[in-house]
Amino acid sequence: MSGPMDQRKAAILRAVVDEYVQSAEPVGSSYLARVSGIQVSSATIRNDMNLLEHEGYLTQPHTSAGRIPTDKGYRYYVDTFASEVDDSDVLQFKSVEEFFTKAHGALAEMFSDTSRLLTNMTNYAAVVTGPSPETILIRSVQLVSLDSRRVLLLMVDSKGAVEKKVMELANEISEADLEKVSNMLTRKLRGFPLGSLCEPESTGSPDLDQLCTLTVESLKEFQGESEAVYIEGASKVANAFDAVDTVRRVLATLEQHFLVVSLIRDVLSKGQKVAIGSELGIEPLAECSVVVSPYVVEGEQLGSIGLVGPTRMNYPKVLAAVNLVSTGLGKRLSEG
Amino acid sequence: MSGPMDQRKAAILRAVVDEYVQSAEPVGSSYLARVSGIQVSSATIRNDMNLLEHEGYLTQPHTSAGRIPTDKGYRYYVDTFASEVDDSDVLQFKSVEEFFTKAHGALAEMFSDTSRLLTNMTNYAAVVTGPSPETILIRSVQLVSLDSRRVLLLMVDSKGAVEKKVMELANEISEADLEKVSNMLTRKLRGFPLGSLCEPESTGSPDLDQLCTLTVESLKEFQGESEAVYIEGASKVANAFDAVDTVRRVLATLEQHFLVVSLIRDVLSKGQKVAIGSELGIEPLAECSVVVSPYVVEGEQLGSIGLVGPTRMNYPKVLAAVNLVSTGLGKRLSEG
DNA sequence: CGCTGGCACTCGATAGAATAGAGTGCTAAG
DNA sequence: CTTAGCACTCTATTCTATCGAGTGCCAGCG
Repeated sequence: MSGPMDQRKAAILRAVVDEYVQSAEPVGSSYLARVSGIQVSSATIRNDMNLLEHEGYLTQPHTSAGRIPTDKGYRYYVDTFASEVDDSDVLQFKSVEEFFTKAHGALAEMFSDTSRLLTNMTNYAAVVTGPSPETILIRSVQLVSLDSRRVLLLMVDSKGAVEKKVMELANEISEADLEKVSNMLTRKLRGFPLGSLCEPESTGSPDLDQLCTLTVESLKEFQGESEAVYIEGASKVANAFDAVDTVRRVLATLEQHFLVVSLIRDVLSKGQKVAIGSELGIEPLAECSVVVSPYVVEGEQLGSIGLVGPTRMNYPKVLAAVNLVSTGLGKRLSEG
Repeated sequence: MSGPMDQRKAAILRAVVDEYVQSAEPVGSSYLARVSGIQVSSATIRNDMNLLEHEGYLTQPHTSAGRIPTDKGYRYYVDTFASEVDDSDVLQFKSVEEFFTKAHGALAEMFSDTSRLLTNMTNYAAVVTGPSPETILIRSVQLVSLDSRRVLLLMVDSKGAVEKKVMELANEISEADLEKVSNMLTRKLRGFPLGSLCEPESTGSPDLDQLCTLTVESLKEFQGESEAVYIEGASKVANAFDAVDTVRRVLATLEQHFLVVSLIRDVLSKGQKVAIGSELGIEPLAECSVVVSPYVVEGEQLGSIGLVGPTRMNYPKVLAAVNLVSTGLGKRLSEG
């Protein structure tokens, strides 16, 4: 299938992608000969385009139309050209820095604001995933009495985020005992990740033991909840496609957060930053691409940010944006 | 403009709405004469339709097409007929009850699950707003030391919800002082709504005073954050319209949460449950209707639920669903 | 051997004309 | 007040013709 990719063919492929991304119209050979700066005749370009089509990089919507890139074509483009700098974003760099120096507030806000930043920068739908449960360490555990039978469990994690849950007790427990258990659990569990909590040893009192068990159970439940996803700019999907049906399918898929999360995880686990169309392996997203990047806090990959747009996407710009924002977010979170 | 609305004209208007809601096609007089059960000839229906058009209840997309309802037509329909029971939803009643007996977890989850329930029942986008700030009372205030200069503010409200915020301090403050301030503020502020917090009197120590002021400031900030909105089923908008442009406009508007919140508030403040098209006063939502209902907890209107769909909406069904879910949610929250 | 101009061919997109038929408004009669 | 009848309007559909962008291929040229 894949024949040799000489320099001119690569340049043509590149030009087709650039042009098609911008115009959404199939690109013809004579247009390229005029505009792209490739110094050969349209006939020569035609020949190469023909080869590129047979090699699977380009396709024709119908005979006697121009060419549009295939997923494979986009893939080659991304792998080959996207690393080259897109200096049109130098301007944005300032505003991103500014955003992160001004940003404050709870983690949740931070993430949703970041998501909004991304979607505004790129005009695609943005996804930010919170820290994955394995990386969250317990900092403190507190039990607050609400009324005789109900206790509020508060957990502060290593990032300063707070999780809470109301627990119903079988027996009444005194404030003093609550405090005792709070202190005990904080001492025992501080520094442990939510993922691997073991049962604390017995305290001697069955009532207190029961409370401890219940608390640890509840703490474990925080694991799921903390896997938060912040999706902003879903409406941008409606800009990207003109088939209302495609829009519906994509939006419905984005609403299934777990799908989006595992999608992003899959991409990252392959060491990729970009997944294109069919590579996503999700039928309703066949016309979409995803660009992701993890953010790193104190050397650890805490979570990730990403963009979902049409395969016909401005990859250099989007990659630049994602990289910029992920390092910004990482830095900002490292500061505390 | 509005001439007398005799019974037959009302029946015709009703039939037009019912038919158009279902088919999305303009409704003609002969079709109604055949199907609607109105026992007059098509010519008579035609005459009445003509009147209805001149009175502003119906309109024609073009001469020699059937009629479709105007916003005013929908309004009359809703005011006149929507109170009649829609027993097609008796079935759903069971599943709603079931939902609320099974539902548990934090408030936030409760709300977003409720939103999802609504969107699934109706196939329109659902909105659930959390308790409005005026109804939230402070139950307790706690300050937790994170490190020398940073303090975590935790507030538990009367519904057991917790808000948190990290505060940066100008000066170091001892754990003992933190505790003192925590206790003092809890004592002073317990039972007050977030909306109306006054400055506590001086403690004597400037450092502590500063901390108090900062804390009260931060508490006030919770007001905005607690006005949470849970919108689910945005993708359903893409089912409702076939102009991708309309979809885009509507989605973009839904993403501006504050707009949606104030929209719902406006509708409720007029004592309405339904707002139709132009009544919304929001240009991009000109083709949308909103159906809302407050939910009542212990005699108080805490927040509201609503649906956003096309004006061409199944009002009886949607009203039934909204009423059902809002009472269900109210009951569920009253239980604790 | 690779590039190019030339050319026949394909096929979607656009425009125009003709037709069908759904639906109307009006009128005159019951 | 209702209705049958009818002329009229206007969209949607179909068909045809035409246009032209773009292709593939070939023969010639450096």
